[in-house]
Amino acid sequence: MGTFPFHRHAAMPRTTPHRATILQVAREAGVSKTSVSRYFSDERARLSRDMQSRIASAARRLSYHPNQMARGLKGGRSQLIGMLVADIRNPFSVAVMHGVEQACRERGFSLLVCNTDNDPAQEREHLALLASYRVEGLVINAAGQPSRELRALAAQGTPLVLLDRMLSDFEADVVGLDNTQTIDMALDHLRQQGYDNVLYLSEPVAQASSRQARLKHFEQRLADDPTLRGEAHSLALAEDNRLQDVIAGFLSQASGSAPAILCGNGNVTLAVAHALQARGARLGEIGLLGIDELEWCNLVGPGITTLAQPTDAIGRAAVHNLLQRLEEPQRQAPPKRTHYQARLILRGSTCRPNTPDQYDSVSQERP
Amino acid sequence: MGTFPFHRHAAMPRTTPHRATILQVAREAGVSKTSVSRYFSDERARLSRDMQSRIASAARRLSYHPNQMARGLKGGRSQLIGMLVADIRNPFSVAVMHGVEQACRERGFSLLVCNTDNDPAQEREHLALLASYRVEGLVINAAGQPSRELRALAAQGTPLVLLDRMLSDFEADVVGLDNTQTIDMALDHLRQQGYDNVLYLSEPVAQASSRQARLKHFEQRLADDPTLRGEAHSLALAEDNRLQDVIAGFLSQASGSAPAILCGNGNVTLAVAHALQARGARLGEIGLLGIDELEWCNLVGPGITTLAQPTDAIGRAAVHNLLQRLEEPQRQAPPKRTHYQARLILRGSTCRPNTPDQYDSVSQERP
DNA sequence: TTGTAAGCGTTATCAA
DNA sequence: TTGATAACGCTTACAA
Repeated sequence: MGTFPFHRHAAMPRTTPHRATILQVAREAGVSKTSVSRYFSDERARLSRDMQSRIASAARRLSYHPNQMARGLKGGRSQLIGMLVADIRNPFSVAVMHGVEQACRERGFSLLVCNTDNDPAQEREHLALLASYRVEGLVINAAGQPSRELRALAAQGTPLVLLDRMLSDFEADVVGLDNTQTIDMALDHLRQQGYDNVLYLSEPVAQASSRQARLKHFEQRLADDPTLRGEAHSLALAEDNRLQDVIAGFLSQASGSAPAILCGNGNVTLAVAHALQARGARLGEIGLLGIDELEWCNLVGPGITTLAQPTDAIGRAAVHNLLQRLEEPQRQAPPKRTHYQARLILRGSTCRPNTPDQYDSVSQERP
Repeated sequence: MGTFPFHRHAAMPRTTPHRATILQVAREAGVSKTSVSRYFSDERARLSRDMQSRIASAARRLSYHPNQMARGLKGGRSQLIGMLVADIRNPFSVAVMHGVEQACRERGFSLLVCNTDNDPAQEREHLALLASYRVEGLVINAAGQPSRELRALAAQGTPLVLLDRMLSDFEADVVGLDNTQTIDMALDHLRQQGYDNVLYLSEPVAQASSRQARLKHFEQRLADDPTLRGEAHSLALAEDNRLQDVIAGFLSQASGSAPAILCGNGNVTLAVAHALQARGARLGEIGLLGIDELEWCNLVGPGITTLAQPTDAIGRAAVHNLLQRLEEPQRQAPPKRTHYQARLILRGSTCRPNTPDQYDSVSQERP
């Protein structure tokens, strides 16, 4: 695929589905195109009763739907928001997407979703595509460096909102978690539960600013607090053995302490849960706290304590910011950071066995 | 929202992002619109070397992207496939969607995804929307009766593929699981493991043909095989107590037998896992087998045995069927049923404790 | 209140 | 191998 991947697919001869046009409706109703157009716009009120009903029934008879392509072409408004998702099979991404979609619909926009599977090439391809559909704004949850395509879009004035991660050397609104505070909540909770030796595990930090922020603040806390032991690792989850090794290494040095593992996101939590199960470890004895809530967290052992992100709010905020920029005459407002608080969901994995059973895994949970 | 929900959103005065048009590129390159158009179509080869490079660099300088809206308007080809998803937070739906999206991209189409949250009103609204974008085909995984909108789309000749469920009184291609065979696999496996008393649990059967088919075949098997005890229930999972009651009722009558629960889909598996945990039941002692594989299935107790659907293949097949119809001159080919086999993933939840431990929960698993 | 006509960015049909 | 021009279905001045 070349730089401009815009070849159409090899021509397919085919009969186009027959769809009524505004002209046909106009004829059927015995009125002008303009009136029909008005009927389907926000000027409907300016039509006479009679006209309205004639158009309505004609349109219904022909099951007419205004062609958004033509509308978008004429008015420059596609009514489309694009969303780039790094991994559509990640429950967190889907949950945010749900919020994005709802907000879009409420505001009269539709959502064009593209999944990049964390592949920069796909990301570029999709961005070109979204540009070609003239999306009016873009919600981006993507991997890697900002591509040429993304910069071009931004330069053209397409409003952009980044989810969860900033991009280096790239100005745009960002919506996500308050990473510093989240790490604080996590460590405060673990301390309070009696854990004094914490392993922080993250997916590769690379270009993902939120992962960087979490990792950095974790290390900061470690440095600031002499009574807290711990270490941090960032690793690719695909290398299964690596994770086992890291955990084994951590635990082997943990004698005499109360060890806990803090997972940087839902993927890590899943992988760590597998790893701990493979070791036959008992949750609680080894503390486990995951960032991101997952539907199965209270099914595993005594339940896994999590810090839930307000995914719906994040998605909605992204759209909100987008539309705000869209409405602004001057687009030059400085990039806006919207940060949300995580919510602690207490379960058994952060209850030390010898501690009085302060947190019952079921009753304390507020879903 | 009226019958024709096509009002545009209240006008927002705004500066449109500046995007280059074909005319600007033509001028910049000192050639005609037509040549530029050809460059970006499959006629590129017919342009001279010189012309090609001039257009390429002009386009790059202006970061030009052909306007799909205009293309779609002119040629009637939107290059868009629509997908209606009943519940986007359902991992099964997302997995299928992933396959759909990949197949679309490979064939040069983009995917417009609409989530209905199982709401018929939203379904109708989204269908109208998809129609207005002139999607060339529709992949539908939706609840309820075929709506007027859906019938209209079908009548206009838009190719449709139904996922997982047929719609009563509505002809269309269907892609999904071989429900009969899946139930057979499930029961054969449970029998073989020594379970002789099976509770089948399904979400409400209502309009979902696949749920009906599974339930019906389960009852058939029960009727055919006098050595097999069991019962079937279809219930809404939201009513949490109902599920507990059904399970309690089943187990209270199960003394002297080896009871197992068969879950009709992933949602049911999740709910049942919760319910069994709340009862303090031990998996395996009570057998548990779920249709649909979920990422957390081997984390719960001894692991939950599942029958995995080939989600990717299902998604791809849906697109394949769609495009096939699109290419056919005569669209009247009879509806096509594409059925896939489930794959059994053995884990501890279908290992009876007193049985020799034939299936080790980890090593038998092929992910 | 209604209608006429121009034009949005592209491709298709011709002609050169 | 190239280019001029007429659509595509719609909205939007501007007229009536």
